[in-house]
Amino acid sequence: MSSVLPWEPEGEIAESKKGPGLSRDWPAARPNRTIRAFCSIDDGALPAVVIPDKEVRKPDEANRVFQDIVLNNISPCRATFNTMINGLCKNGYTDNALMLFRNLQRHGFSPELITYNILINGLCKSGRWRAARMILKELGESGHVPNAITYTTVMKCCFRYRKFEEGLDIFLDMKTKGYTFDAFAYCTVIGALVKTERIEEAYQCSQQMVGNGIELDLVSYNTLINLYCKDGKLEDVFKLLDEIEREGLECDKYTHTILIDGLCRAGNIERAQQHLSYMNDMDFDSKLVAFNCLIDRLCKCGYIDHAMKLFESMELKDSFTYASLVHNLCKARRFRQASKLLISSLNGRMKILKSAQKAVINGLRASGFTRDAKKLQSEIRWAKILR
DNA sequence: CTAGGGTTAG
Repeated sequence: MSSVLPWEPEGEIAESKKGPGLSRDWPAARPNRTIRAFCSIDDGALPAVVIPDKEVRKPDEANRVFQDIVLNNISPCRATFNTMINGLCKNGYTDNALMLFRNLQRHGFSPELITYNILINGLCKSGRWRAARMILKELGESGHVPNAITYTTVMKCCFRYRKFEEGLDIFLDMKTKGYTFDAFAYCTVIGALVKTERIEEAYQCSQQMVGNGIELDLVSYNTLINLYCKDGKLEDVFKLLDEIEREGLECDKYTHTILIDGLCRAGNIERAQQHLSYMNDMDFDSKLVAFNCLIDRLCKCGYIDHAMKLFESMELKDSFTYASLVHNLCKARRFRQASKLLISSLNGRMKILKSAQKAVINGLRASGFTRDAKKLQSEIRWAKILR
């Protein structure tokens, strides 16, 4: 098997990137203009994609503190840089994270493996596949040896961008090179196998995980429960739930959602609904995915009106909610209703799948609603401009 | 709390 990793040692490590004096850690003395320029970046220069959260996510404030550190000529340790880069990534400021990374490099900061891992993960999660690849390549040229975290991160990136075979190759590569597997790596792979409906392989993988004596945490249990659910083995699911209880672990929103989806898929909508109301003491945000599962399943079982009622009762909706309904309304040839929903989702600034847009427009046209089709198209165009 | 894993639409 040929190697799939772009960081494989290929001859010598590139010399071109190592200028004189660049091996020392930054900052040596006083930060120069470039660093100041970055640090004096004002709020207007930051992208307006702050992810709201109940946690204390305040990247602007972090940036101010960081400015203070640099401008007052306090030498921050490397962990501070990594923390900053990580914080920027986690809050949607990937571009700024990359800029900071470059600026620091320019000042002789030689990134650690952890810095690369942070950036690759951040870039990947924000949809910057090419940039992620670039950093990965640089990691390969840096002489650092990637660790299990790097591998898991890159695998996850591959799966995220539907490069399943590439991801699985990395998994095999990890084995060949003798990396120790932990629950992170196994769960990443099992999750991808389940998603691609390779249930047999997913079972093999989970047997390996259990056989290797890895202690299962809640995420591992959730992964396994999801596997059994997708395979329709609900009795095994309940066994696992008992086991979770015996271990003294507590189910979280993932567990409940996976279970609700499983019940739905098994055709037990009533029980799914019961379980959803059992989640009543959780906030709506935690129940959203479960609601979406139920809506989709209701539609697929032919209860579209019931699904619409549920939809109207929801205090929070996302693009999944809309996509499910729009697609299923199209399948039922209720194109005008689908169109109405699509427009309201555009007004709510939802991202709508191209496939859903097409389905509605084509459906309207095919059933003679040419004007409605045109109107919808112009709405979509406007939404794109206004976004 | 310096890095990686688990849920839904097509």
